[in-house]
Amino acid sequence: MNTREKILTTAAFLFQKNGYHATGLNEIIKESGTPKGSLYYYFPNGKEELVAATIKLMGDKIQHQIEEELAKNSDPVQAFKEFILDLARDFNEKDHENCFSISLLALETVSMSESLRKTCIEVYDLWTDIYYHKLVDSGFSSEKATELSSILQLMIEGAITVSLIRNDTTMLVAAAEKIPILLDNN
Amino acid sequence: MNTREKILTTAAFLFQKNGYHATGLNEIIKESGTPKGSLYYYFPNGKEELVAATIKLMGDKIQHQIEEELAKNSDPVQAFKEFILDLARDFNEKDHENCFSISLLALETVSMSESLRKTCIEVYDLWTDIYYHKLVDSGFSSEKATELSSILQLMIEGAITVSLIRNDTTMLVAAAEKIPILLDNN
DNA sequence: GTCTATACACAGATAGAC
DNA sequence: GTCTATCTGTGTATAGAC
Repeated sequence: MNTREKILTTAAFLFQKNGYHATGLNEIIKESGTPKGSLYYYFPNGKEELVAATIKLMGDKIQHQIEEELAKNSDPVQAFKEFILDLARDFNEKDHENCFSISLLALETVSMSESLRKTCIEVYDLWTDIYYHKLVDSGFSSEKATELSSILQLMIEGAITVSLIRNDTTMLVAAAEKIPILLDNN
Repeated sequence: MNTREKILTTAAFLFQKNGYHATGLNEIIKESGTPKGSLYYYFPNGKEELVAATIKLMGDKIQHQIEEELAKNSDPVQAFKEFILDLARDFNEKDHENCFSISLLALETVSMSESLRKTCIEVYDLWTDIYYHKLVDSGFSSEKATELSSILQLMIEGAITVSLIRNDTTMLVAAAEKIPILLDNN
């Protein structure tokens, strides 16, 4: 793992866990064992450039995990249900390292930087598109799939957030149980 | 409005909008027009004590607004639907001053302070309880009401978050449209 | 490309006059 | 109770040796 990657993965972990403003550059360089000079060599525009890169990194990583998970079941109801239950299983890992959420970063950027906000929206769109295509491939109309993929995004987002705050996966499981009635009534 | 109230309402606005770490005490005293000495006179334990007080304040304020909104319709489906559509209407006000969300603060506190996290959970429980009682009063079983009130909480939370990030109320409206199938299938 | 020392600004907190 | 001056720590960012 090269220096750039070390900085990026450490930053991703800390930003996702503690948020943008609570994470210091000094903390990132200490934790990753890289000198400050390297950070500014690879990210000349400092903290904002670094966080933008981490948001994209997390977005891509999570995108691939979603694709993998959804591909396991051809039935969309089963696929989404299993996907969310899998999020619940991952949740218990230490420090929620695999947590599928950039909510904290996204909410922080809303009132901070228009360009970072757009970066977050692009990531969300990436994920929602996967849901959309899974639904279309399963026979849903384009219109229905558009609506439902957004609702799925919103429910998953909400369930992860509530789980993080309560430190309890009950709501992820409860959300998974609601998938059938959400997708069947169409 | 006395000095304490001025500090508290200004802090509540800034904390909710920008988050805990992005809001400086200097910004709060400047915006509220109160001297720093007063802030530490009323909140001797500084920033953490102040944010705890604002979380409770926002929790109570929002609690009363939820109660009012839900009381307008006796039919629970209609009540919750109108409630969420009302959130969408309020959303467009400047700086989202009436936004029914402490998500940003709650997510920030998760990795920061156990006692603040608990304060946030108490606020969420306050809101979920209102949903619960509305459902029970409408004839839902205690068991169903427990499950559904949490799902409602999660959906409202998710819809507001997505709306904030996208700066667009589409998802609040979409969530409101899903209320009938969420509550009817029981 | 790598590394350290340092600059500069601002944060939260405090002391003490009034 | 109110107000301001100030302390101390930390944050981001930079300069410049190697």
